[in-house]
Parts: sequence; structure tokens; C-alpha cells
Amino acid sequence: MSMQRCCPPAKVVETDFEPAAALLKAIADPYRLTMLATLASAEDEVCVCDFTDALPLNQPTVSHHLRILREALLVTSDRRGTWVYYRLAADARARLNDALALAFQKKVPA
Amino acid sequence: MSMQRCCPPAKVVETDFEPAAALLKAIADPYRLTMLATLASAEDEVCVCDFTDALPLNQPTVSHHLRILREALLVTSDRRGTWVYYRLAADARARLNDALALAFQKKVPA
DNA sequence: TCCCTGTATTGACAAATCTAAATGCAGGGT
DNA sequence: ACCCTGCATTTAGATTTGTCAATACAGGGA
Repeated sequence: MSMQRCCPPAKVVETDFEPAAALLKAIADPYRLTMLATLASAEDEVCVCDFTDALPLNQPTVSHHLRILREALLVTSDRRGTWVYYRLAADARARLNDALALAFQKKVPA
Repeated sequence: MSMQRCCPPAKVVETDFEPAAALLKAIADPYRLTMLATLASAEDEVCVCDFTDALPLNQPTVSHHLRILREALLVTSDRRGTWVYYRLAADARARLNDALALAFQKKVPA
């Protein structure tokens, strides 16, 4: 005869996780985490030149990673003269926490 | 004459972010976030068939995403008869929080 | 003005990722 | 034994991502 059902059918969540996934993807890279951690640790702006000096990456690659963080609105940039300084966005940590929380929120009680 | 230095040289963090980045990369996908959220919301195991039914993905693709979560140790699987059930790893949330915290920890006071 | 330095962008390439078709495997029913 | 169903793996193709070389741009100094 027919096999039993596998289980009480579980309800697959229907939230749109595209924005959260995009945000998490922006930080899912060792060099970008290094940049974020440096900005967080500095609690102040950091010159691009510090990254190009310290990281084993060419300057365009550093720019590329910073751009990804910038477009995710996790950092802001400020040019003063020849140099460009990056700063952690004020809500960076909160937005990442929220992305995690979105995935891990418990079932809403009916 | 010589230009001034850009700034008091900022100290770029030297932590190894490879593991944290790998963990974050495992969840940086909308479908995998959906799966995690479903497992978290269910607070119980979920049959693979629920995902293949609910998601606009073919079965091998569902298996692929589940494998990535499994290899990141974010979920566990358990076959019972024909069906395979997935469950959120007990420390999944904690490990992700730790990955974030690693990036955002403040400068250690000297 | 011209040059020089720091940063961003463009273009090209290799590697990784996502997806699906085909196939393999495990376990239950007959 | 055989078949059927659910899931995993393999293979292949398209897209995305990370990297660098070359180039462009911005701003300061001479």
C-alpha cells in the first residue's frame, strides 16, 4: 500500500532573505573581515594606504574589497587631499546582527 | 618638499579570519538562510522533502545547499527509512555570533 | 603648467559557485 | 527477487567572484 507520509509537513519559512544574504555575502571574505575588524578596532578612520601596506593584495584588489563593503553600506569613505579614509558605518554591527536574528527568530506564536 | 604622511599609521588586524569567513559564506545565500530559518522556526527536525516541495529548486540543488550547511556543521542529518531529516546544530547560532564578534571586537586595552 | 602620488575603475583571466540532468544508492513494499 | 521512492553524488554549463595589469582620475607640490 501507500507509504506513510514522512512527517507532519513542516512549514518552510517564506521570508525574503535576499537582502540579508547580500549583506552577509559582503562580509564573507577573510580580507573584508580583516578590514571590518581593523575599522572596528581603530574606532576611527583608517587610510586605504594602511590596507595596501599591510595586506598581501595589490592596490586595485584592496579597492575592490573596500567597494564591496561600501556598497553594502557597511563602511563610508572620505577623501581628504590625496588620501581616502574609511570608517565603519555606525549601524554596521546592528545590521549584521539583524540579518542573523532574521534567520534565527523563533516561530511566531499564533 | 615631501608630503606629510597620511595619518598616524593604523594597525591592521592580523587575526586569521578564514574560519569565520567560511562559516559566514555557508549562510550567505537566500535559500540556505531559508533552510536555517525553517529549522530554527521548527525547533525540530525537518524532512528534506519539505524543502524540495517548497523551494523553487530541483532536488539535487536542495541536496547541494544542505550539504554546504552540513559541512559547516550548522545542521545535522538523520536518515530514518527512506527519508532524511535535518536539524539545526545546537551551537549554530552561537558560532555565527562568535564569528561576528570576532570581527567587531574592540581594540584590546594595552 | 607639469609631474608625482594615492585611489578608483576597466579589462582579462582563473577559480569558485549555483543550477540542473543524469546517475547511484539506500530502504521499504510486494 | 524486483521495483519504487527519497536523497546523494557526479557531471556539465552558466554565472559570479577574486585577482592583477593597465589605465584613468583626483589632488598637491614645484
